Formats: sequence, structure tokens, C-alpha cells
Amino acid sequence: MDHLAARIEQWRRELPDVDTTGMAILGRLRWITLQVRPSIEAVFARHGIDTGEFDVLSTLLRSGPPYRLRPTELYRSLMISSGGLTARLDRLGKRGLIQRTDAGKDKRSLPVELTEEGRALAQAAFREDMAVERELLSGLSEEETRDLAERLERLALHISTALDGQKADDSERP
Amino acid sequence: MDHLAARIEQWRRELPDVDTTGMAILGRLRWITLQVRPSIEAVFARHGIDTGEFDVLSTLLRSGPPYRLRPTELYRSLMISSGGLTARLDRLGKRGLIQRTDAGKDKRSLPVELTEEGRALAQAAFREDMAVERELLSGLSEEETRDLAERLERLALHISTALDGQKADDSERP
DNA sequence: GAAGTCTATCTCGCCATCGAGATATTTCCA
DNA sequence: TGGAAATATCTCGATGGCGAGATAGACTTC
Repeated sequence: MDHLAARIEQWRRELPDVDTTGMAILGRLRWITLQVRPSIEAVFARHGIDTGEFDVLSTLLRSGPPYRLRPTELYRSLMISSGGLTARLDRLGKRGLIQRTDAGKDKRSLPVELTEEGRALAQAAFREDMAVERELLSGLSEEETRDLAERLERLALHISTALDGQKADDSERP
Repeated sequence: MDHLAARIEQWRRELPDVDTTGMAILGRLRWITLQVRPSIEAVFARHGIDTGEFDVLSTLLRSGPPYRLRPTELYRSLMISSGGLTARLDRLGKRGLIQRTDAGKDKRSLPVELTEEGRALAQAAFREDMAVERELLSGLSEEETRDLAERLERLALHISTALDGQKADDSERP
């Protein structure tokens, strides 16, 4: 019995009529995410950055050459506020991991680009992160892993659809 | 193809030799958790509290009568710092949702107890939260739901074990 | 039974993020 | 063309959480 099963049982005793399917699925996702976080943060800390900063670097890295994106693309992709992104960029700039390049015709925008040092750090940190996560998942068989990933993908798609529906509802509500 | 599948594909292009199983599983858990958060926060906001404050109330509520716990039990269960808990308790106390009761022989400890108003609010918010989460999961069949919950429980147990192993390793390193 | 150690909780300074507003630039039309 | 509206980004005040240190009380051992 895992942590959430115990919690669900407590709720069954306190409020027996409530359907706790949400905890059984989404609650477990939250809980596992929280549990795993410190191990992953430790990887980035060894490289002198935090998870949020790594997210910026890794988004730039996986965008491929020339490893350059506009701030708007970054904060939307990272699901943070524009103000939050500005602060992250300042920190990463001071450390020499990114640079701002005035590269476009649209002068409202000042794209962000990985420096060579930033690219190397992001690559190394990503490899270590993936190794740590792989290790946390050891114990699952190849088949279990594939199967779980597939089910989670379906769940992600369901959720996306459900949330799109909600947004549509909201915007119809004047 | 979900959001993470696209991301994994980007990584395959940029660093083809890295095993991205971690993203396929844990990355998806993180992503779904993030996506779903605003809908749930909205529930609590309607009751004038935030998610962190609800976590305190709900932990007290599901502990059952007399809905009383010591601060240490709370911050451990909530996985936050003791300082962070003190702040939450101050806020909840000012709103009259909890009260501190000097109830034990151990005078270092000042237990926290739900007020009647706090209990009612926590119950209502929990019911709404579960309804919202259930709605987000609509579209999954009964069988899919049961099956996914079961697989996630196994994953949670795996992760617990793996993390316990890590902690043991750390403490052996002098 | 008193010194030393452990435990429970709070205080306080620090930091990351949010989000509303400010600024600069571009686009859309009349 | 001359604004009006939209867009991209930054600034700045407020907030929540962290975590080291402080404090008070409880336990242990000789």
C-alpha cells in the first residue's frame, strides 16, 4: 500500500460518500513528482543552477541550433510569468550561460541564445538528470515502462482536451 | 501525440544517444500536475484560501476527530519547512479556520485544531476539488482508471524504495 | 539531580515568482 | 498617413517558502 492508498483510506473513513478517483490518479502524480524533485534538484545544484534555470537552458538546447528563442516563446513554454523569466535570464546572463542577441527585424524582441558554456552545461546536466530518473525507474520492466508511458500519454491528451473545454466554457461566460 | 512526445522527439534529434525514459514517465507526471493545478487552485480560491492552506486544513480533516495535530506532524506530512508551516498557521488562525490548543503534557508543542468553520470549509472545498478532478478524468473508462491507479501505486512504491536506497547511500558517505 | 543532548517550534533575512502597470515597437485600418 | 490597438518585454511591489539560528522544554546518564 502506498502513501496515497493510506490517505484515500483516511478519507473513506471521514467522508465515505466522496469519490476519490482524483486522488488515486492525480494525487499520485503530484505525490511522485514531489518525492522525486530533490534528487533531480541535486543534479542541477552540482552545476550551480536551480531547476528553473535549467529549464531555460534545456528549452534552448532542445530547440536545436542556433539555440536561440525569443523570451515570449520561453516563458510560454516554461509556463511562468514574463517577469519571472526576466529574472531567470538576468541570472543566467551574469553566469555567462546565455546572451541576448539583437537578431531580428522586430525590435520589440531581444532573443536569448545559449553561449558555448551554457550549451555544454545544459548537455551535461541533462544527461545526468536522465540517468538519475532512469535509476529511479529501475525495477520497472521494459514492458511496464512502455505500457505506463503509453497510458500516461493518453491521460495527458485527455487532460489537454478537458482543459481546452474548460477554457472555452470560461470565455463563453461573459 | 502529447506535449511530452514532441519534447522527447526534440531531444532525440539533439542528443540521440540519451535514454529519455525518465521524461516519458516522470516528465509526464510533472507536466500533467502543472497543467491541472490552475483548475484546482480555482476551487480553493473560491473559498478564500490557497492550495498550501487547504493542504493544512485537509490534513487535519482526514486525521479524523478531534481534528488536531502537532505542527511537526503537519509539516512533515506536507513536506514543507517548519518556518513555512508557522506562516500558514498564522494566516489560517487569523481567518478563524484553526486554533492552537495547549492540550498535552509536552509543553514544547502547541497542537493545531480545526475550528468548526475550518472543518466546514475544508469539507466543502474537498468535495469540490474531488468533483473537479473527477471531471478532468472523465473520458477514462472505469477499467482504465482502475488500471492506471494500480500502476501508479506500483510506481509510487518503486520510487519510495529507490529513494530510501539513495538516502541510505548518502548517510553511509561520511 | 545537574550538565549535556535532543526535540518542538518560532523568528528572521533571503530569494524566486507573480502579476499589474510601464515602455517601446509594430500592425491594422479609416 | 495618423492614430488605435496589439505585441514583446521589463520594472517593481507584494507574497510565499526556505532554512539557519534562537528559544523553551524534555530526556539521559553518571
